[in-house]
Amino acid sequence: MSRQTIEEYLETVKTLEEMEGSPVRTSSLARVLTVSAASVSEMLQRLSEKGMVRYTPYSGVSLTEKGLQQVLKLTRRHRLWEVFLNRYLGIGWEEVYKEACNLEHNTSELVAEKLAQFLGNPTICPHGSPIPDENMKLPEIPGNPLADLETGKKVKIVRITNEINQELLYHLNGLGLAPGVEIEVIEKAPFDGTITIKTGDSVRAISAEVASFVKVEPVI
Amino acid sequence: MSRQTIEEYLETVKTLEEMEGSPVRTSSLARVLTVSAASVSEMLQRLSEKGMVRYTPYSGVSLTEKGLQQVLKLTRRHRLWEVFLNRYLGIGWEEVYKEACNLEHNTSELVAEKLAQFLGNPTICPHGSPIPDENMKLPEIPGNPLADLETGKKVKIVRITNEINQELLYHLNGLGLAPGVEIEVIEKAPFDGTITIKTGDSVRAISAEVASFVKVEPVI
DNA sequence: AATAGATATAAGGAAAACCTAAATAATAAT
DNA sequence: ATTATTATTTAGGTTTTCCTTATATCTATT
Repeated sequence: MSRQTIEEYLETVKTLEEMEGSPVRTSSLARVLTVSAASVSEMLQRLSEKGMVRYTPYSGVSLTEKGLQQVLKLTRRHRLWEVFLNRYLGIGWEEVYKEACNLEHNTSELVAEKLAQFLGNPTICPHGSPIPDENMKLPEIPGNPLADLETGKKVKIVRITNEINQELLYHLNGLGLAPGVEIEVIEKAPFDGTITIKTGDSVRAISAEVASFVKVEPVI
Repeated sequence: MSRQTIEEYLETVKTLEEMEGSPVRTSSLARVLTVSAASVSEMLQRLSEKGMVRYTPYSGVSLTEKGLQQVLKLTRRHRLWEVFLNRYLGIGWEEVYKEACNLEHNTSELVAEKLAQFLGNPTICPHGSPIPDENMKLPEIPGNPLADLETGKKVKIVRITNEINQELLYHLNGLGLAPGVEIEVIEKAPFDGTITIKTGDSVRAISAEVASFVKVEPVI
């Protein structure tokens, strides 16, 4: 299996561990990677032989320390490129994900560390997600889900937690909702959880599902 | 065949067309790519079907317009990254080639053009080689081979024409010879063409072969 | 304990990229 | 002009990667 493919499987395992809990099911991986469950099953055995994952047939898979380190290394490269693409090349925060995906697999240790230095060792990417440091430690990023907020609160968006879903990012960006933007919660519908918010002088509504991906912090 | 591999074949065809003339022989490609002649022969047929090269069995291969455009696009990306790596990340001119190779195949149109803009649309890479513009036109770069020079001339190094050979670049860099450096030709040995040059206050000798890769321009 | 749904295994296929050995064409030498 | 040499192609095959379908097996739920 090619390096690129291994890396994509590992990254997807990590993402799903965070989203759906560990261990990750074969079917989840098959769905996200759009391959058959049989392919996933086969690949997991190979990744297990390489010591990248702990794989228990019929139960699920989780990253080993070795696999985690590998993913963190890739995450670091990915998010450093995102910072560069956004800050220096002016590519929108809602567009940098895909571009960074292309670059991350072909970035050497030397380039990664020089890039980090050039960027001033940033701790968050344009989506507000933490960037592992050179020792692969993830910095703590404060913030709570917008969906959990009480009405009347003034907050600042600090992170969009689903950077893979470009549709979602375009939707949010179209509403003027991006990391750094200050908003106020006007109303929370009791039944479906739809949230009405004010940003600047315009009032907008977003679904509970979308709101669950938006993390905010109180404004003092 | 993978995109990466196609691209490497095409780039090698272009390089050899420049170094050894067109059409390029199967054996030259086999030597440079370190694969068997049979593999090259097979691949050339496939590239020919794709319209990237003109291939005449037993005679040789040359790039079509389509193939040339493809190579120029890659060259542009490659050299833009070299400028970035050298100028902003501080990676030595003698080291950027390999790193840029990794990145060039995974760079989108968007990133390439934004990068060019960010860098101020540079016309030469850190080796002094021309960078195709957004219309894939190569700028004219002045300069003559150091080997052709008369003694006593003061010149400036403008280009090292063999950026692939890292040994060569390290050798030159170790001698203090790099693009931009001013030198004076002290002596040319009549028999083997060895050239003695002065750079700053140190005197160095280089072989005719090495000198053939160094292009210089008169200093007024 | 039966059954539905999830998962694994078996068997195999397509594509890319390469190889060796044999055949053939082109070129150089006599 | 014929022969010898070298370059190149063709034929036949291998390996690797990643995927598939069909079938068997497991797990959880009723």
